[in-house]
Amino acid sequence: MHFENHIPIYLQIIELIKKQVILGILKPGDKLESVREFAAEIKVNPNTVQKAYQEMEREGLAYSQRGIGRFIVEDESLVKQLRHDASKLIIEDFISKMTEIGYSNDEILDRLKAKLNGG
Amino acid sequence: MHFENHIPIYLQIIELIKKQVILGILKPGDKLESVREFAAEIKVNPNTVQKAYQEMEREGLAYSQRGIGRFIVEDESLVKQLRHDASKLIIEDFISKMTEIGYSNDEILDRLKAKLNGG
Amino acid sequence: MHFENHIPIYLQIIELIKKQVILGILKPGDKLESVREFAAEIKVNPNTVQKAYQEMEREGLAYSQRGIGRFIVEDESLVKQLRHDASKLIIEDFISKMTEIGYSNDEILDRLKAKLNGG
Amino acid sequence: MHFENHIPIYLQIIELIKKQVILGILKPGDKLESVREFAAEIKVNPNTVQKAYQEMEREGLAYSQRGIGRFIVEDESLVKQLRHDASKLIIEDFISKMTEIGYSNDEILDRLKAKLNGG
DNA sequence: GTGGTCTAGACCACA
DNA sequence: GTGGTCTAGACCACC
Repeated sequence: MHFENHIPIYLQIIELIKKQVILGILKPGDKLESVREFAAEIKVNPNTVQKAYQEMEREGLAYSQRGIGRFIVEDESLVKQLRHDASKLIIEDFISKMTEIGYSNDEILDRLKAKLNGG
Repeated sequence: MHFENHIPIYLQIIELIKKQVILGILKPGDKLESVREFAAEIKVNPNTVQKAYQEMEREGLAYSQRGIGRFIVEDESLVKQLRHDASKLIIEDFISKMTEIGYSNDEILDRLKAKLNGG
Repeated sequence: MHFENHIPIYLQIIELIKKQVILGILKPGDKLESVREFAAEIKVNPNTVQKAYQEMEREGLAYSQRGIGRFIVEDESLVKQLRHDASKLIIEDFISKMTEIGYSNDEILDRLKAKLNGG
Repeated sequence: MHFENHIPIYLQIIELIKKQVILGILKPGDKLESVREFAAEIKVNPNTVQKAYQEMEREGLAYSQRGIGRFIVEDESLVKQLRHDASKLIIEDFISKMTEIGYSNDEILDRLKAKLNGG
């Protein structure tokens, strides 16, 4: 796996897993790969995966059962929630950044349409 | 000046100045505030401003004249260039993030329109 | 290590490392000494080494991995490239300087031969 | 006039004048342009020209007569001397730099010949 | 342990 | 006055 240099790897791991939940690759209640397994697979230090998993627990996205493993929380509304939270942040961030460099709402929409229709 | 906590101050300074150029507050050829002046004004260490300025030089946005000061490069196309580069990055980032969490082009546009028309 | 007085130490560090890469003492992919280690070894401030290393990163000669270390880029053509770039600059600089003080191509060659053969 | 950024302007001025002497544009005994005239011509601060002239006096290359002006020293061997000194430094610098990056004497000669014959 | 950032303070050459 | 460099020392996040 390829990591962006300026963002902590453990955060990138969390984002990766969140996306998999949003896209249905991982479902509520599913077991996560073990720290060692996953670390080996994506070639990072196990401590880094450990930190990512712990952070996910802290956020209420996962929980651990001793001796058995870690699981995505069994909250069926989780997917919707994640998707909604993520998209809201992304959209707000987008608008504020464009506004800061002087784009009006109409220009933002125009630029986006142009980009979506053809590159 | 108020700084975001997790982004290096020198990067925030660069962004601030780029925005000022884009918005026409600073024009090509204009003299930048001296390192010491600017540092005092925004209450950071002069070295931090120095680092920001030097990074801007490396990016080709400014140049220094010893004993005289630092200047925005005298490239009249600079403003357009900066605005275009910035908006391109922002838009591409936006689309790729939305796509990664499963939004279609139409959904992206719909969500954006909704947000722009009233929140 | 001995430093020329009028050239910034951090630039001399960069030149030193480039030469080591060119001469094969450092190979692509090799780990650089840590900032602190190297600083202690050559008796300069760690910040000075840091600055040299960061400049090498900007030039695409090295990259850093947080918490792990810094490495020469894993580009096998790097050595050739560095050697070629360096020699090209040196030769062009030499010829232009000699030409500027009125030496013809033949005279340049004669003077060089004389110097190489003994004096 | 265009100045290299990393070399002090006053040194570049000295080099310029030395070259003019070597090339016979300025002859021993010739009057130098006044500080103000020259400064205006090459668009630098008069102080900078002043410093260049003073340094040339210190080196024994020029002398001043109060109220009259500054002159290149009337030493007929000066031209030869300057040319010889300059070329010696340039050649030694060239050889040592090429040797440091692993070029043998033969390779140095080959590269130079290649460059002089067409490249 | 590693690199990254920041502060404080100093000295220098240059204009 | 200006920018450029360097030191000393500190704190942080990351691995």
